[in-house]
Amino acid sequence: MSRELAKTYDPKSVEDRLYKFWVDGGFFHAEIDPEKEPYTIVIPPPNITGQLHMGHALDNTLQDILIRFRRMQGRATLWLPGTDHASIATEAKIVAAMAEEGLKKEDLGREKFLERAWDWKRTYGGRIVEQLKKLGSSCDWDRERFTLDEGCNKAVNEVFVRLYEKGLIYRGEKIINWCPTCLTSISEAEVEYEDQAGHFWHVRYPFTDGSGYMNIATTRPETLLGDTALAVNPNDERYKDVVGKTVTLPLVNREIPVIADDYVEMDFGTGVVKITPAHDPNDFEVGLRHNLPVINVMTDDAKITDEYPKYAGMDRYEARKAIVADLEAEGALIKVEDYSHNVGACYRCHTTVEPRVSKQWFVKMEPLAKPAIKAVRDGEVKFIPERFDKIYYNWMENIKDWCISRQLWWGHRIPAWYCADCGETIVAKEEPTVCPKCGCIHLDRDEDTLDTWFSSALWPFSTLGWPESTEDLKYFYPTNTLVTGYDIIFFWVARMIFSALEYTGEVPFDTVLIHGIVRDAQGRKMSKSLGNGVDPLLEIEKYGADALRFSLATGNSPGNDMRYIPEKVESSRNFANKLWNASRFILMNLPEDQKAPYLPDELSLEDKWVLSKYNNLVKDVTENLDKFEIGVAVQKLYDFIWDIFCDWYIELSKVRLNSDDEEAADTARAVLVYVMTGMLQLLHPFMPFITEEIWQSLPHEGDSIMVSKWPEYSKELDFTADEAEFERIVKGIRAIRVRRNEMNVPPSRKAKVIIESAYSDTFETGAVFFKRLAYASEVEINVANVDPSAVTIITDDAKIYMPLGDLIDFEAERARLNKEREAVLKDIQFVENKLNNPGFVSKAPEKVVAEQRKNLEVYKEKLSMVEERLKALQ
RNA sequence: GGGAGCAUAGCUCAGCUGGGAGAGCAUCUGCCUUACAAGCAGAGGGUCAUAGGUUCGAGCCCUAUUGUUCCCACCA
Repeated sequence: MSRELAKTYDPKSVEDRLYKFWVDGGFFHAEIDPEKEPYTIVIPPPNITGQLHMGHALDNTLQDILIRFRRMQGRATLWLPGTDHASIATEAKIVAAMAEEGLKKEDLGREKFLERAWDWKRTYGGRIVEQLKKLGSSCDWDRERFTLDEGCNKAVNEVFVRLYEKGLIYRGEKIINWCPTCLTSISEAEVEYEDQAGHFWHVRYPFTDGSGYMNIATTRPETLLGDTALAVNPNDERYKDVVGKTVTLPLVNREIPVIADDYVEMDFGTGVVKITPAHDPNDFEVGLRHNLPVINVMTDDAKITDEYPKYAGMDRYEARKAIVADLEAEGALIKVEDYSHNVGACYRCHTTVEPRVSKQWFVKMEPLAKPAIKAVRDGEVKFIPERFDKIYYNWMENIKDWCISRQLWWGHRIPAWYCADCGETIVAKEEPTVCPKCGCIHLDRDEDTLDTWFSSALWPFSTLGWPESTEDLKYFYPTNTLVTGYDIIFFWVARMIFSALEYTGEVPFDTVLIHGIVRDAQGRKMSKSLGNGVDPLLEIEKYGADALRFSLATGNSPGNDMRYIPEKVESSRNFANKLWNASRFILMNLPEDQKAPYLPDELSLEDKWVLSKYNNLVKDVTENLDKFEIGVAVQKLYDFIWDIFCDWYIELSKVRLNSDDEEAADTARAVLVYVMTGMLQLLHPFMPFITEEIWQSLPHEGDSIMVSKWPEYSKELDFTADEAEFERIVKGIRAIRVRRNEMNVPPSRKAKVIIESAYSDTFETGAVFFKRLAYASEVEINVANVDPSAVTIITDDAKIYMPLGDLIDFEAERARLNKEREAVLKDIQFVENKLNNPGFVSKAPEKVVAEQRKNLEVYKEKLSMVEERLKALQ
């Protein structure tokens, strides 16, 4: 590869090429290797209907960081990708497309419809996968799966049959949440409750015997058609005598009883509730307790049935208006109040759900939830951050049976058959040919499919081959880390945990890394309706995938939402460019035959300084990543690379690179390459493309940085003392810069620098750096008879003079020194207060006390220098 | 009704198991110093929401309050 690099980093010319290089090289592919420890992540499969949004970008960036980190550490790393068939969303898309052609599902029939759906999947299902690749995701594409593929279907059937045989799956007539738009049942978890402004209609129901009225208040007058009772609280004195009487339902003229049930709150509304078992979950329960008839008054799409000719065909809201009007006309409407209440909506289409009684399949949850709770309590599965434990417990402990059947065609069809003759239900993995009970051959398969989440719940093991005991399953399962947003803990994470425990006997993963959602710059949720979504692909186009990834990782802390701020991506882009230019500098100075990175024998003080800091960086970043502190790791990398390496070390290295001492220059080059290479490796998980591109240009061993060995903290690089020593020089240079800036001395105006210090050797070594980085014309150390008109700079360990005769203002100089004296005195006071506090000295750790003693010494030394100088200026 | 998160520089956010408050952006000053103006060298700017408490010591731990966001819950 050429050593000539362009002046600014151009992601577009790099990313696709490198991604192909990685795929072709097989670097993403996971191999079973008994010598290695596996590390597995299964992707939260994005919907095939989806387009990559910022949530995906964040989720997958985090996963890729972890995967690349572990891969470089030498683990046998598998990131298993795939997509979700998303039954409701996909079916809705196809139905909508058909509607444009004037077609309905029924026109096509099941088979043709599914053909169309698969066609659609083949056309658009790969879109999001391609988008994941743009982000740099290092998934093992050889193992890509789909929640509706054959293997997943096998797993689904296996599970269904097993649970059925155990009595944990049953079919029953219960009240469920029905979406009148999607035309299917949905589970509790799929209902989103929101406050809606509505009304409280007060209606009177006359006693059948003509002895007066019962006044009720309702938010849903249209369900009156299906009322089968009125209920009061058994302890309500007001209504003691009416229990057992009957009332006549207005408009319908049906006679219904007044019953007593604890469910009714005495002090709410009128204390009388109309009971509509067919259209309210609570009323349904009451109905069961009192053997009330269940009268369904609505069709699939929430229109009034033909049973009520006057309202037949009206939708819920039209019917509501008509019924209210009729009640009013009849004189049964007492009053109308404004009232805001919680209404459930379908999480997919946001239509208000209609509770409905129907025959559905359910999973009995309690026996499954128990071990799942225990697994988290026992720490077998850990949530990061921990606080999500509570949310998980709360949900699991109050969980209701899971309605799993959907009145859709796109999905895993329920493996149940019904005998046309004897009515026997047969649940089997393979299609039965005869009824085991009566032997007839008329078997009809259940028309319904399963909740998408039923197959997602099996994802961590179905994708590895379960129920077969495959090599992959044995090696890569249980997986390690699951990375996902807190918004799908209930839908997915919880269900994976209980499913895995039930079917594989093991937890599906040991750690769940939870992240927040990506909001817009104003902190609003990104949404289609608001139109405030930021398209990650456009951002990649504009700034590069690395910049996007880096800014998503920056400042990200587990479980917390983050805002997407364009300036942040820009600064990440700038950071990438900074790194790029640092590499240009190194390459520019490298001879053609430079060896692969190595550590030279003879190191200079500044080499040890940078190596020591680098060594600590390696330790920190590794530890941070081990603890999933990704945002912290990113910050440390940024600081080291920009500040320590670029702004300091590269500048320091120029002294030797520009000198005649070839040996010294070689050492500098070697250290530059060594640290640069290590930095690139540490940064690689965050910015895979640019690090690979630079790494390939630098002398290197191996085929790709992504399979190079992750740097490790090394005793050999522990130069703590040398680091501290060189820090004196850094401090001196900084102090001079500050002073010159204060005095507005332009860089072109060089000045002699005289240093007075106990560390004369150090400053002797540092002289060249003062010349280069502190605009010194020459440097003298510990000389006598300093020109009293020189500007003085006092650091913790040195007194520095700069003869800038014509620029100095003695008055100002004295004032400044006095200010400095005040400051040091304050410091001394502060430390002395501490050290004079017996509580501090006796109770604080020795290390802390010693540190303060040391500080006191340094301050006192500084004070004496300041005072000495003040005296000289008198 | 129950529970959780957040409140730190003008803005967006870090701050790991308590030891003299940090970054990026923005602002101001000076620099085209041959890796980089997407840059370099500096500066200013914070009663860490409020009030108590624990501690030798609190941004960090405890209690209460205020504001804000979210989750859960059948109040018709």
